[in-house]
Amino acid sequence: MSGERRKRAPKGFTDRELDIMSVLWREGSGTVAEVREALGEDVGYTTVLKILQILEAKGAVGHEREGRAYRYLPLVESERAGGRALSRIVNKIFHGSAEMLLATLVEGREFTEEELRRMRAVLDRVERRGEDPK
Amino acid sequence: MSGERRKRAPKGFTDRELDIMSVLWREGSGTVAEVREALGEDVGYTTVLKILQILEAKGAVGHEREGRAYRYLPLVESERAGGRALSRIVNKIFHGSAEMLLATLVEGREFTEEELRRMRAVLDRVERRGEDPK
DNA sequence: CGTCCTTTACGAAGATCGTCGTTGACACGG
DNA sequence: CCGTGTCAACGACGATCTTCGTAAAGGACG
Repeated sequence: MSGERRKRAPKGFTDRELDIMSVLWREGSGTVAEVREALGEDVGYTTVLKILQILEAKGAVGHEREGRAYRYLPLVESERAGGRALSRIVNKIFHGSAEMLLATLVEGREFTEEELRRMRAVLDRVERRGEDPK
Repeated sequence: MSGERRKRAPKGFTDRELDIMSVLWREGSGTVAEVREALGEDVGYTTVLKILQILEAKGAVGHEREGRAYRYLPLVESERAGGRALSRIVNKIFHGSAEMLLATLVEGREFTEEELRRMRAVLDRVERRGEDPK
């Protein structure tokens, strides 16, 4: 068959990779120095660069030139990565029960009235979606 | 002080470890052969044994004799492991927003009326907990 | 008793991860 | 033109993960 490229990203992120993706998702983009800064500078410059290069090889980020430096941008959306991570957890740890996951999520955490209202709204939306549409 | 046991489990589980913990949580316990069976037997017997020994070294499982074999039992609860994994995800991917996590969780997934009712009940419980109690 | 079978124990091979040191490219200020 | 500082590229090292091969222990059974 054609020498097609390996299918991308069935894989999740490692700890460090996730740290860095988190910065890019939050800030929108970043140079190596900016990412390192956001990380608190407790990792070496070359380490951050290396992980960004690995992420680029995985197809998770891209880069464009900016002056002498590269500006890295996330290519996978956080919702997508989050969905995969959640699927994994709900299946492996909560045996497919979204309710158990939700119960554990809210355990030992404080919520404002507003947050609860919006979470309820999320459930309302999915309910409406499920009912006979139209 | 006393030869206290190593502080347990600041660390999460790797992929394979999670596969195996998942079996133990679901079944309650298992011998090496049982766990391997549940995994579909696509991994070697010694591999399963090895991972169980690693998990035991980490304090995540224990074992007791049963005939000639060992029966392994989970020592950490799935809720505990799940809570840690969820914290990580909500912080790193959803920037602390439980609502966004919930929205992603229910995205592209079907729910019965019953499941939705129970998820709402979870939110009701947390709300009542927050209000002036008694 | 001797041979299988099941099971645990040991340890090594190969892969991946996270860390960095070093190098070389390049631009800017004098 | 030279020195200095910023930056990407490369490769190495040690740790951990995952997978087994192999050995040893102990019971089952003819």
